[in-house]
Amino acid sequence: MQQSKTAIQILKAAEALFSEQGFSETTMRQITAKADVNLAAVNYHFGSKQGLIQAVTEKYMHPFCEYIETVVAERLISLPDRTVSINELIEMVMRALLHVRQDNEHALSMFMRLLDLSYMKNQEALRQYMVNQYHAKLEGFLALLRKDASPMDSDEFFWRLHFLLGSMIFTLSNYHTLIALEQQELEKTSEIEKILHRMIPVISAGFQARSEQNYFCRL
Amino acid sequence: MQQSKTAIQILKAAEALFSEQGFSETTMRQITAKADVNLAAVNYHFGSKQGLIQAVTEKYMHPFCEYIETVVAERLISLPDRTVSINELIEMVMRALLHVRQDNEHALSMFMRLLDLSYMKNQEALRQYMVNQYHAKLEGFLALLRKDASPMDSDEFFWRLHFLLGSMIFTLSNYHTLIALEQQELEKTSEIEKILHRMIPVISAGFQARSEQNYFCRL
Amino acid sequence: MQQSKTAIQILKAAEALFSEQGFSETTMRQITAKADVNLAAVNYHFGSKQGLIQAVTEKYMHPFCEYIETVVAERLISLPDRTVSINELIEMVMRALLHVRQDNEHALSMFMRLLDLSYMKNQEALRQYMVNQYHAKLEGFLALLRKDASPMDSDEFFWRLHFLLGSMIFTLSNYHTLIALEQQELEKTSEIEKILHRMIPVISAGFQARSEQNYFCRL
Amino acid sequence: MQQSKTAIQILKAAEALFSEQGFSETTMRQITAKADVNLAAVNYHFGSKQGLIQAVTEKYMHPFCEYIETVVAERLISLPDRTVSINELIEMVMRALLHVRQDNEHALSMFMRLLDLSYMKNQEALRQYMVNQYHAKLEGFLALLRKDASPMDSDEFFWRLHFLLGSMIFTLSNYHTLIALEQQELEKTSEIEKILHRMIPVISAGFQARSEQNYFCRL
DNA sequence: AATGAATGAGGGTTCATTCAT
DNA sequence: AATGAATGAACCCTCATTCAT
Repeated sequence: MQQSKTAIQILKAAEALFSEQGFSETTMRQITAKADVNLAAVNYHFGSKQGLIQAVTEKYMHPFCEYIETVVAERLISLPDRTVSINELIEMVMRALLHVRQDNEHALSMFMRLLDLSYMKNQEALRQYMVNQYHAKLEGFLALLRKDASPMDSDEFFWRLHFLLGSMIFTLSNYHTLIALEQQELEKTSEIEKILHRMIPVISAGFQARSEQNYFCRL
Repeated sequence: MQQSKTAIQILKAAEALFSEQGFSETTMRQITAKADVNLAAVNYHFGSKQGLIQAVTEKYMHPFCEYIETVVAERLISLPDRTVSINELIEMVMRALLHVRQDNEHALSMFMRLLDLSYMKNQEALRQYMVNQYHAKLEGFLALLRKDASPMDSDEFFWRLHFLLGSMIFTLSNYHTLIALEQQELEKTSEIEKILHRMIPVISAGFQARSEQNYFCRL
Repeated sequence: MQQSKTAIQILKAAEALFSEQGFSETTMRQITAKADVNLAAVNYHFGSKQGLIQAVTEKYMHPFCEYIETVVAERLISLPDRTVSINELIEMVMRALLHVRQDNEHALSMFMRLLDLSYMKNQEALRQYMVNQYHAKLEGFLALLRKDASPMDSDEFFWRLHFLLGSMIFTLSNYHTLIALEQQELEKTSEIEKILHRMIPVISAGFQARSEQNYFCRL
Repeated sequence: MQQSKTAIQILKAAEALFSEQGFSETTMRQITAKADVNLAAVNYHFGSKQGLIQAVTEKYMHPFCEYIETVVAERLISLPDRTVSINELIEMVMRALLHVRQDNEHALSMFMRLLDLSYMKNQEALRQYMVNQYHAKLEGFLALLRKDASPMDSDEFFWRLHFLLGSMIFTLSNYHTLIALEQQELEKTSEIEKILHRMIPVISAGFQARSEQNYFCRL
């Protein structure tokens, strides 16, 4: 087997804890206690805490980007003449997220928390690493998105992309808290599929909104 | 004076550091070093690190909520018969943000990072505190928002609210990083006012988007 | 007071342990336990274990070199015409050693262990630091020693210097063990003054020995 | 073959590392990595790290003592009437050192570092082991040395022996550093044979030096 | 004969906090 | 009102060693 049972237990425990508490708030002792393995096992299998974080990064970033790249390529080959709508593109992302999630309920929160971390000011190294590693695979997707958003300036596109990325990152990284709040306030529980689906029209509309002018006299 | 010079220096230093690094990544030593005060001063003036965080919470939450409450009340009195559009409501929020920002460039990032923190699973105490303290002042605003979004189910409203809250929290808490990225990619720098303004149509459109049906057969 | 009581206790405990066990074999926990202070006190007062080692380095190297420099200068002023014999020079060193020892029975062992450490292959940083810091003060002494050893080649001088430095470093850094051995074998105990005195003719004779020729046909 | 290929690789790697870094500074991981064998191999072949150290001890101590014992015996048989000069005795030691060195450039440094270790205060077990194991073989040699040094007191002999042992141990255990220093300062490199030869007159003269009297009034 | 996996003990360091002044 | 000194707890990591195969 490629990964030992212990390594898998560690990953599983780490993902759950990272998902709920974030990375730096999660200690090696918590991870190894939850995984029911020796404290030194993390360093044995992953070299360091940072190595563990990188392992989970790759575990989710790789298939996510791979999925996006593949699906974009397939779409362009099968229907080369038809334009790709924003809705279609966003659906691709949602399907990619479901794809990396597989059967691990903490996968998406942790994945999103990782993206969140990468935008921290003092995490330039992580940011650069992710750009180097994965930017190429996402280029095709971004180009299509940019094309659909053509009437927009580059800076408008930049900010809208991050507004909507923020929606995803915030709601999915805090998924468990929000589910609990929803339960408490509305006595209702949404499955993650439903949440992702709800995001589609909101993000799509946000992207296509007509930008306002003359903001200086407004605010 | 109500607050000693030392306390003010601490607050200023803490806000900058919290804004850039987050709360738990910021140490008392960093804060007191930057503020050029004694290490024990934070505990002396604020009781604990948590006390300091609570102090900055109140410093920004209070005027923010006060502003929203006031402006909503004024609007309802002056034009009681006219409905309040979503755009108008969102603009209120943006003006409230500019109002709490005042002259402190780190204020908004830190404020948003605080909201972010309050959605962490293990921060129920903070969450509860904020609800108890400020929910009443925001009730009027939320009622207006809910009214405009009337054709929506309660759960749809809940999630959209958080999608769009996520946009705000993510982009504003990582404001400095995003500015740097924009500078690097586009050789352009947006002032915070412009960013807030850009958010208005995106959030507004997101709120008003027509929700899709039959999602199960789509994803 | 310049150094707090705790810092002094730490230094005293550290010197004893370093003297008996060497530096890397001595743990912070041993030091703080012996000094009866908190584990974190070393880092508070000296920054790190390395900082503590540097502190003891300076505590002994500084007065030692200062002493040598002063005594050499005085000697040259008071009797400028008389040559300085090797015996006299070596006696200066021995007196300098007694001077740094003062009332601390571990001082000399530790001092010598430090010199020993500085010749380790992977301690180039320490070596360079000591050269930069103290070479100037010892230059005068070395010049006099070199002058007396004039019929020698530079490389012969280099090696003899280290042969005799080795005598000092080995016997003084292992002082306590050797005393114990002497006691055990001969039922006799030498005070450190006597040992230093014994070294004088041996080192002196070693320095002045007539070097052999034609070693290739001998060994 | 008596020793497996793996065991030989381990010994070779360990000797190099022990020679350069000392024993406790050298880790099992460093050894097994350099030897390109499994981490557990050391414990498998030598029982423990201490067992490995004991193995290299015996590898060098045994032939060294054997050599000395043999050569002393041969000398006494072939020329029973002629006294053995100190110079001759010291040359024996040097030839014994060259004999154990064979073709391994790290052998002598490591051997000397071992002797150094055995004088550490907390290494009484090692010290006792070496005395038990090898004292008998060196008795003859020491007796001859003692006879030549007859006008000396026993304690004087004890200390001079260690002064000169210190010369050897220090210069040979730090052989690589000293070679580098010589190269750097004098642009010259001495082979080990030359260094050993240089030691002969120095040690010899040290042993035969006339001891000084009345030291109390001098220092 | 040999090894990948795993472990318990202990390493130095850093944290927020408290105490005595 | 303020601070230098000191602390207990916890941090990540590395060590030599052992176990199951």
